[in-house]
Amino acid sequence: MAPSRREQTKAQNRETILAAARQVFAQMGFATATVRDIIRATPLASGTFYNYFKSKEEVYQALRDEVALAVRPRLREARGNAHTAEEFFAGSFRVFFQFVAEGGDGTASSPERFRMDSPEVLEGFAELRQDVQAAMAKGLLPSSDPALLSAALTGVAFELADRVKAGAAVEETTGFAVALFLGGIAALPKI
Amino acid sequence: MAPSRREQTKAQNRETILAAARQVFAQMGFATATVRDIIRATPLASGTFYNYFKSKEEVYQALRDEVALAVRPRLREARGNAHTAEEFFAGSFRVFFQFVAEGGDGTASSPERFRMDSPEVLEGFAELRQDVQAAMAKGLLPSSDPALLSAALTGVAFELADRVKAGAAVEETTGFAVALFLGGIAALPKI
Amino acid sequence: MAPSRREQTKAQNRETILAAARQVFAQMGFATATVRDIIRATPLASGTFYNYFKSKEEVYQALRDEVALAVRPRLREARGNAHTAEEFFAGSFRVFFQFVAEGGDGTASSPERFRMDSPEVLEGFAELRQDVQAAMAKGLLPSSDPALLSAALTGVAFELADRVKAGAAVEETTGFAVALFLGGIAALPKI
Amino acid sequence: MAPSRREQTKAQNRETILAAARQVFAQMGFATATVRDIIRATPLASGTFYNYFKSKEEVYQALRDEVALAVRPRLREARGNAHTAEEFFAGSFRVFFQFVAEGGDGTASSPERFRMDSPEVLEGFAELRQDVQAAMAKGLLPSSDPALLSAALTGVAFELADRVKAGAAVEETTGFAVALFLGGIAALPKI
DNA sequence: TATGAATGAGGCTTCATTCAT
DNA sequence: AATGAATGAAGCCTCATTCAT
Repeated sequence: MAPSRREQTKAQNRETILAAARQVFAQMGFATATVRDIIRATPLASGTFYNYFKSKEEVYQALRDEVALAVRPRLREARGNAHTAEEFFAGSFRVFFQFVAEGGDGTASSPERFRMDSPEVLEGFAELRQDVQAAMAKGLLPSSDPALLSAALTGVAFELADRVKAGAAVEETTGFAVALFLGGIAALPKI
Repeated sequence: MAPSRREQTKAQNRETILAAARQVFAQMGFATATVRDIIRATPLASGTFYNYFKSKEEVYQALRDEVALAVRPRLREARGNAHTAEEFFAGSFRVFFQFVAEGGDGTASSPERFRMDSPEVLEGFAELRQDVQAAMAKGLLPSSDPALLSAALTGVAFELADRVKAGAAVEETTGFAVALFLGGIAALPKI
Repeated sequence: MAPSRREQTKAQNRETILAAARQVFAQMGFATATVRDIIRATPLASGTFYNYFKSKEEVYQALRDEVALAVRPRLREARGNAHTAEEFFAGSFRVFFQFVAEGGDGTASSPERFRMDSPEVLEGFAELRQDVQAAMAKGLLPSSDPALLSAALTGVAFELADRVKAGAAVEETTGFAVALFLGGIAALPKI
Repeated sequence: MAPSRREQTKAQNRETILAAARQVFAQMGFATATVRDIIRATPLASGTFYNYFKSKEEVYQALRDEVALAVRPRLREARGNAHTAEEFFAGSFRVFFQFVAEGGDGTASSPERFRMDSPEVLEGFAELRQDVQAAMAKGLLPSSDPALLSAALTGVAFELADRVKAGAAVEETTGFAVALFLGGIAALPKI
């Protein structure tokens, strides 16, 4: 049975609000943005917002869930399928850069990065670190401090992602990051 | 708590406010912190705040200026004095990690990173890129994309700085970062 | 909870809403209660409320009408049938206390008294005063200020009704009130 | 030292708000009245309200405190000084009726009675009952159910107070109430 | 008629900023 | 300058009521 007209409108409104929120958060940052800002970016009435979300936090959470759901599985898969160090790095960076190139993170022109302390993002970091450790255990990567290596990977990923958002080509940026880490890990202090 | 009002000269009030703001912003983040919070951490009255700063934004700006003024010259100097690639990287990372280890960035336990879009910080990035380009020109570093390399350096620096704030040793973290980049640049695509 | 929607006829919806309103007003008081609270205590939808009542005020009014309709005739009858002062007082108080003991006023555990300014309640007061005057004219009660006497009767009735709600026995409370007024009227200033 | 101009204004503002609240509560009742209503009855800005009171409840509390402080001690004194039943009743009713005649209860034309459940009012009831019990113990009043007698006194007092507000003379109303209770207590069931 | 989402006025409160002292 | 109360715009949210289905 097809969804009724009412249900469609309802689903559309949710999307309308999420889209507005994505835009507003990207432009003003989460802390600065207000629920009113989100509503104003919408043809809806103020009360309608609260039919869908209890608070600004809740929309934000929904957005983060969306992003996390969209990208984390793809990253895990790319790393899980890697048989060489090169595949390990290339898979991760390529997926991530493609994702932001498509605007999937919704932060197109944002002065803000993701909040690093949301459960979803933290979980993504933990996954990265686990995968790094597993790769070291398998001999895919030389043994070194996995916490520092994941941090470095993260830092480079986010920072180069900005270059990608600014127009850098995904493949070249990926190539750069992969080369940097392939060369780098050989030289890292062993443990 | 700031020293008693009695012993304050006018000039000291500015410092009192800045110190309070530094602490308050570090604890609550810029958007959440209120001018009242800052004043409350001060023996001064609310009106007095506006004798020294036009707005909350302005104190924040002043703090960022302070930080930038404190660290940027030291970074430039470290890089300027480098005669080898290792010195170039080591100098930069060590200075930066020491700075955050000392709490110089005022964000000790903050949920917030620096805003990356402030003129001072952007200027710091531009300096890094210039220095990278100069180092490439001098043959200190192999020629590759200086924008990407500076971005990668920045990303690693900020991300490892979090580890340092979390207690990682400055020297070891520096060693890790230096090894990573020394190894990495050799492998980077030439241009 | 009201009976399932299926078994409702249109005419029953009105009763369903009134019953829910009675309960909700008794629990939360008129001002605190919301239409949503009333609807929630019902299997109906919010819009349906407005098919039966124009506003929250209107349900309240309907409830007061109901109460007035339920108790006022019984009070009039009790007083009309009185052949002695004792019957006059006893009839009135007993009926009233029985009524509240049965929860007929719908304010079982309410922090609120009736609003004394509703037309129905005011009309009830007027009736009392007429009956008092008639009783004085008939020689059933000694002549004194009928306005003050009705006010005193009203005050005692409402206040002792609270004791009844709190568990006092109807007969004993009635006995107390009757004795008080029987003794009292003999001593009242004549007019 | 005389209060500074600033302090005077401050004290005046508090009074302004209290006066407005008194008026607004009297006109609309506590539950219906909003903080905005109070502010609108004032030349002050909305924020100013919150410099003086944390909430509507708090102003209301302040008003009740005022009333309770004004009348309860006078009532206790009147009853405490009584050497006869007549003095006991006369003192109480006269003080109370004078108080409302002067508008001291701030409810001039209110559709609302005092909230009977505020700590101050409840305490006032408890005092009445204690005094009634003490008077019975001293033989000033015949022994009967003190709870019912205090309730009856309360009911008559409030109800006749309405007549006083409506213009009835204090002395005559007092006379009426005193006669009613003097006559009544003689007839009450003994315990 | 019943439904329940949409509406938007309006409630409460905070806070950056001004201004009289 | 320093003070701190006053200001009022603006934030968040609730709720009576309407209206498309």
